[in-house]
Amino acid sequence: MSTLRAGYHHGDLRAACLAAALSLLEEGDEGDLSLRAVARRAGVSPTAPYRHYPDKDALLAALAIHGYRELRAELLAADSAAAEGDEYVAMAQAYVAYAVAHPALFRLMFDHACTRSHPETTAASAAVTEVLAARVAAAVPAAQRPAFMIGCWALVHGLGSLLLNGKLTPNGPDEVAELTRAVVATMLGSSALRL
Amino acid sequence: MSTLRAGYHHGDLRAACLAAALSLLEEGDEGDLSLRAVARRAGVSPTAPYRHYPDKDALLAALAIHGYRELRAELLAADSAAAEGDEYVAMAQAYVAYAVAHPALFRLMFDHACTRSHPETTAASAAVTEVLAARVAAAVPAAQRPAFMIGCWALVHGLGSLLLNGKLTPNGPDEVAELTRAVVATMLGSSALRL
DNA sequence: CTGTCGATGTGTACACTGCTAACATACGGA
DNA sequence: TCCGTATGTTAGCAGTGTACACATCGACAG
Repeated sequence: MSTLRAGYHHGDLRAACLAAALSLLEEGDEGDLSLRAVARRAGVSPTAPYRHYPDKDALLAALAIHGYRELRAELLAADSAAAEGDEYVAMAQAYVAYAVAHPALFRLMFDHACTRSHPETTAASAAVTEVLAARVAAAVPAAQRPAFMIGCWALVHGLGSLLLNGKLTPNGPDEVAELTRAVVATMLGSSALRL
Repeated sequence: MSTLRAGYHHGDLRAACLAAALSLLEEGDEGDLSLRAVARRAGVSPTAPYRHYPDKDALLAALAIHGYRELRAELLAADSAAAEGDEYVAMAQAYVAYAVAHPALFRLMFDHACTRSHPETTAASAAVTEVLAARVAAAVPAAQRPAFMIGCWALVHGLGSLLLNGKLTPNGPDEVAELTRAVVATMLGSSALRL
């Protein structure tokens, strides 16, 4: 959706770089993304991306923002599609599934220095947590909300991280979903939640 | 404890590399550890470490193993020093405190590819989780043990990760400990646990 | 004591990376 | 039509991981 013209000018190299970087990430080339590889994939000289991103971290930050938005959308979808009383498990499964489905991007979103203290990235990240917070606010007494909300986030995030790093090794997405359900159900057994 | 002789041979370059790498990590030079920097710090030529480690990942794996052992020791210490009934919170605080105190090493231990599918590293990592598992086994009905154990691990690990990545921003170690206590207490409010 | 050999450290070299600076081209408005 | 600016290219630097050939040391055989 970008290379309409084949001339000297690319058309929309900014977006093309993002797309190229994303496809490289999805191929999971284990080891970090190279700016030059992105340029190659976009069919452009090694330094062309610098016209659109001040440095590599800026490109990575843009990728992370894309990821945050995608994750947020999946959380919202899972929440609204869930059966009554099943929203927590559904959102947890969506969160963990996203991590497992996009390991490199997920790591980038949460582990890379470029996503810290970068206003736009922070905002996109905050938008994700607001989805969680809204769900929590609907069912938890106000006094326990902050701790409960952080706890839920930490729980699913930790689950995602451990899965990504091979500390837990279920077979396939179905087992991931079942594991997530079991863990969330156990941890939220009663605690502050009134289901 | 290594450079006893100043001659051509170093004495114990293997250990010196580890020490140099650790000190570089603790200085938190944001951005990844360079093998050449390790060699420089050890006062040795850029390729000398290759006599003791087949490649960079091997050095990193050795560092990770060191970290796993240290973390395990701190968990055990926290567990045995804790007041009756306070073991969960104490161990959680120790886990999170370790992450916050050694951010670069913690990330290396859990986020780097070199720690996946590497037998010795896996073993050291498993030794950490066994400490958690033992504590869980002491207070949770057998049926819920696996899910509960994974849930506790995910909770503290997620908390550590989120803190390291700037998603939560408490001020100083005391607030970290208090945050951890509040979150763990809330999430373990009752659930499967009989305290 | 001497010679030899393996272990350990050095030097050089290559392909790759992020990034800068100087240059080339093409698009869009005057 | 022409020119300025946005966009892309090329050359080149410093730094990286790593392979290879070489140098040096320590220990042991005779």
